[in-house]
Amino acid sequence: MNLKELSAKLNLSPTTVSRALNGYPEVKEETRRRVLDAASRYDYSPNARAQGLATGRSQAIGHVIPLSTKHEMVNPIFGDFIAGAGETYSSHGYEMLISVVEDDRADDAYRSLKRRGVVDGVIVHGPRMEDSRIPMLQELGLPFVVHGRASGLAQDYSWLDVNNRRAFQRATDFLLDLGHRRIALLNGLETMDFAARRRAGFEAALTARGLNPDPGLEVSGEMTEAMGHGSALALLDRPMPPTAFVVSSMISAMGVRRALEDRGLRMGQDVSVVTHDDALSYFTSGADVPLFTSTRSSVREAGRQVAQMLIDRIDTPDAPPRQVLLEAELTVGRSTGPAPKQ
Amino acid sequence: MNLKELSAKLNLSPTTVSRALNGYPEVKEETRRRVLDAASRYDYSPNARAQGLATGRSQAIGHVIPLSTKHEMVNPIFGDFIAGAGETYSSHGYEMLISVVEDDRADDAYRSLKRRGVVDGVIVHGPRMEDSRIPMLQELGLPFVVHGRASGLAQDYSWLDVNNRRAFQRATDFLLDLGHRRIALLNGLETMDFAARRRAGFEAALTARGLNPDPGLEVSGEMTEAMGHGSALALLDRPMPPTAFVVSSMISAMGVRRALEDRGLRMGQDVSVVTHDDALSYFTSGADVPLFTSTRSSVREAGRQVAQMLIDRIDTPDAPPRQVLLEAELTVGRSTGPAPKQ
DNA sequence: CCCGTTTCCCAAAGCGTTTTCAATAATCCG
DNA sequence: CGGATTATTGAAAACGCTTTGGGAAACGGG
Repeated sequence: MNLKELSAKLNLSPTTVSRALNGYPEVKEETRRRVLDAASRYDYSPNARAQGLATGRSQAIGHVIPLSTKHEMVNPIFGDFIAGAGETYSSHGYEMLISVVEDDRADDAYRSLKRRGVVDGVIVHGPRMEDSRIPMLQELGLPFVVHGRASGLAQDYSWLDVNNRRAFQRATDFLLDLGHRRIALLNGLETMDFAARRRAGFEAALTARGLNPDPGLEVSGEMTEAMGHGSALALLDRPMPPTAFVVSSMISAMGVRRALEDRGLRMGQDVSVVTHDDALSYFTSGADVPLFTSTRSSVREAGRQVAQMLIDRIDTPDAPPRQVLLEAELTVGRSTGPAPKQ
Repeated sequence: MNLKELSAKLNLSPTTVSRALNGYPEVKEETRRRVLDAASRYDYSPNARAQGLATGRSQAIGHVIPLSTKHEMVNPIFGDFIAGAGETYSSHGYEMLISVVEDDRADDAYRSLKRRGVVDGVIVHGPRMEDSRIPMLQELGLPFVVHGRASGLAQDYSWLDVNNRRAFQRATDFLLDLGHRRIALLNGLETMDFAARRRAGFEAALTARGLNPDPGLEVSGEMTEAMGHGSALALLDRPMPPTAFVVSSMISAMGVRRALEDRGLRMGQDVSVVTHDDALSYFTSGADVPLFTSTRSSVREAGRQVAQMLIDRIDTPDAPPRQVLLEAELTVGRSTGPAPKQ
């Protein structure tokens, strides 16, 4: 069933039917009712491609995801973010389009989406410091919102980020208050902007207490379970091992925990661990005291909000860019305790 | 730059340019070269919507994902599956379209995708037993491939599944060989087809040795960390606690491990654990002996293959449906050992 | 009752491709 | 050399919608 057929059944012109369907005011209420009624009876929906061709819009939003495991997105937080964004999209009549590409082809992917008119806007994931995608998208004229943000860029653009710096500063402060002095940082890849900010927060907390950050206690890498395990083991085997860890992801924290077990150390007593927790729906452990003390921020909620920001941006392109900074909660679990006496 | 403009620059008709671009034989080699050359110089790509309208195809594949956490897809395996499928799509010129919907709206979502011509086919995730989506899609005439399969359906359709039954039978056999006799099963939601098959494999192994499956040792639910933890605690606190666990997901297995710790039991010595491992890229722990003994099967690879099957199906709709059954590997880790002496 | 407004509807022109049908130029074969 | 192919290109229709520019009927005020 297409528009022409439907309008034939109604003895109306396609024009009128289209207008009735799209809520234009110049059609009689009774006619509109008839049209709407027939549309649902004959199970008619406009063909999306034809509609898109006529309106110049695709009602779709793109997410470009680099293929490699290295990237922070093909990882647990992906599913939750997508779920959040998808909620917003579907309630606004947008489709979500995901483009998985070779790592070095991301720029081409954005260009291609724009050129072929496949999407009306994109969400930028995992921004790096001075991320070149931002000026590029601005030049392309493709509406976008960044999940996270990129330091060191002159331009003004829309983003939504967690206050990573403050979160890690608070986490570190918390450990310092418990008497810990040798605190290790297991950070994400520091080409990622969020990781750089986390480190800054970590070091700021130390410096504020007159402590010198020890580069030997700072590790950065992909946030896998193995990375947490390996790095923690190496650190624990040092002559002066850390008494506490600040860890950038739940998954790595599990690796740290395994390392502690390997060394016969009790988490929360011999060694404390604070981790960042993206509040993944399948990981939240119900009502009891959580295993890990963590800085917590819902990726799903971030997805919802970022999507909304982008839709607003597409609707009113001339509005100034918006920035949203979410604060993470610091939730106390069973993985932290006072520093052991020397 | 659109087709008309490009052809004007070349002093050719849009017809010829289109044909040159699409590799039709009736255009002179030299002309084709000129066209291709100009296209890349002026950075031209055909508008996807116009192309779609003209050809009647959208070059996109849909994935309908129910919103709720309950569903097995908004979970860690999602990201990996998507990455695998996305690889295949992008190398075949398809886009991936994800539709996140309220749980009870999934059927509408499929219908709508079809009606509006948004996608050329869909992948069905997380089939339940006698899943009604399968006959529905068949009736709709929307090409599809199921990741997993659905018992109890008469029709012939394409699917790719892991041999869940055999995997769990082998896992259970392995534990029986080690002398375990009280073995617990922590299964996924048994409305899910794969969970039913896993249970069947588990029970078959027991029965083959003349053991009666004890319903008190079989738990089914969402495969979260908390579920693993809670169920394991309850089982361990029974008068005759199990000496081994067969667990349906890595995440739940981590919960089991936490429960063992809570009770002061050593995993691999006091209690054995075998889990199913979807070989998620961020979880694989490098070269050392893995923590968990597991039945292992790569979700990413499944994604790649399912996508390919669907594309083939779209290209040749008249070919008979295909079924692929992948075998899981049984990989020995440090979570299993001989049953303790009574 | 007349004329300017509204109200309601329609024909037709796009949107940017592909594809059918036809035309011209080049080539072939006897 | 002439008719029949074959190679190469183009004009125009089609895909299914939205939107512009009218136009006719109904209305309202003087």
